[in-house]
Amino acid sequence: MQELAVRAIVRQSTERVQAPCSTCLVKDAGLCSMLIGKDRSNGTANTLPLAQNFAIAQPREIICRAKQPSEHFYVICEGWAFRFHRLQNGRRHILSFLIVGDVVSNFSIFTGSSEFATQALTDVRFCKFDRDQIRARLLQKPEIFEEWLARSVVMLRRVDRAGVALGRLQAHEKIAWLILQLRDRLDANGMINGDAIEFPLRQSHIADAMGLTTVHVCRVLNSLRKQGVFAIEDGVLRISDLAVLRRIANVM
Amino acid sequence: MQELAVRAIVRQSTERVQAPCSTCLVKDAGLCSMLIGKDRSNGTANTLPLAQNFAIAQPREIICRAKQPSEHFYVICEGWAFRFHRLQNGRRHILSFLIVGDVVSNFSIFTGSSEFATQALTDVRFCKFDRDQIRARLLQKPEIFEEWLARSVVMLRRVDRAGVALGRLQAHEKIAWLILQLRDRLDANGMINGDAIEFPLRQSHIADAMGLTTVHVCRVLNSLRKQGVFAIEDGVLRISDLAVLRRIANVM
DNA sequence: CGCTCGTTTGACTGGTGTCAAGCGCAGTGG
DNA sequence: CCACTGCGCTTGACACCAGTCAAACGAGCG
Repeated sequence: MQELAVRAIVRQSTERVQAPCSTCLVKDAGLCSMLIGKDRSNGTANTLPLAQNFAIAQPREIICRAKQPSEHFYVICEGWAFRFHRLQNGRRHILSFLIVGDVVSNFSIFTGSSEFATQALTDVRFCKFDRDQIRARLLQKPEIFEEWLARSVVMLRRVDRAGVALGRLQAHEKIAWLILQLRDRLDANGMINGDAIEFPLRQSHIADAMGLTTVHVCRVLNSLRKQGVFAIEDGVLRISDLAVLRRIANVM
Repeated sequence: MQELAVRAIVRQSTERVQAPCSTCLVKDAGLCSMLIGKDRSNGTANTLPLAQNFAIAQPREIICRAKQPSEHFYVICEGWAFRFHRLQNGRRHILSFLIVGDVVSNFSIFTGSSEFATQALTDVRFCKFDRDQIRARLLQKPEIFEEWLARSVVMLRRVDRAGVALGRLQAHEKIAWLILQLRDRLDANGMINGDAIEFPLRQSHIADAMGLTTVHVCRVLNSLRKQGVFAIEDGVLRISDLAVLRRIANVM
């Protein structure tokens, strides 16, 4: 346990030296570019780049606890995470997955805490901004506010759609829908090159996100693989027939 | 069909004459009080009450279509409505229910349209504000922005929780959860007097909201009634044992 | 080597869905 | 006044999707 903490600190400081954003996949899209001084050229006191503070989380590490006040605002720079809720009977429900460029809790800028916890799925590198600074910047600069708003809308729509999937799809449709949704998000970030897609979800994550059991997820995945739709192996997703995948998922 | 339209117009104009907000249950809470000039006393050009435009929808009438641009922003004054999505195979999923004081699509102020349609469940009286006016007011007055934000947060949390319920609860827990959630929202508006609660949902609405079939909802409702938890009859909900209801729903 | 973790498979169970029929009620039209 | 219709609720018989339980396997790791 202590060993993990030490390693995290070491890697954290390493990353900080390397000016991580320069190689970021989404540095020109979204909030970050607006916050960290892409427009430094015409900078005034109001548009100084915000202070960044990088950190790394190990797999299974809690990045943000439920209902705990925090002065930070997190953006995922690298890796996967997920928001989840643990029920009283021990069951888990995964509310959503977060990938590069995603914000850990959009509204926490204003509420100061988030309703549900966020956990790292892989090694996650993320950027902490100061909550108060961000809020001030958001309210000062309309284009940043718009960007934040657009993200909130996308987020809400995503959660709504997940509700439809949970409520009215069959197991194989649910799984196809989840895979497709994640594929399209990765694609939008330019994170798909060739047919092998890095895909760190375990069957238990798929199960907990779509309201199924791991045993049944296993059966359905095998069936879909045998049908030649897609296959997940060793953390790699290969979609053999995107059209069929879309057809299965697009009952919605 | 024409008859319906005529009746709607008649009632609409009637209501307009009656200065409807004076009797509103939630006039002192939420957005409305800030928008329609409770603070007219110290009013400047910026704080003039916004133009209101009342309308009535019949049961089953679509209040707001999916993905259709609108210059309006709706607040429910009276009655029940719901957001829903119709799948390709004809199935319906109900995303959320709207009651007095609820806003039809919180983000439509900025996006100009909403992803999903909203339909009247009962006779619904609602207030249309002008989208551009509201947006301007929101950005000018921090306390209105805060209020709007608080609603957005509540809304998002509600959708998230619905996801947990859909994903990880059993049928009887789902139904108990829905009933309890609605009860608590009505209660927060002071709309519960005595043990008979007006409750216009049909079994099909419960089914479509919680991902079940009407047949199974019927069975579960009867079982819960026989257990003495609650009963729905003729549009009236009677909760006989609130503690047990909470216990069933609070697996979450 | 033994441990844990994730996957896989089989046998069996059970919670929900499906199908079908009947009931009561309100509206509608002859 | 009476059929006729549509809608929502109820019930029973049955089917099936997905859950449960259990065991085995391989990979990684101390």
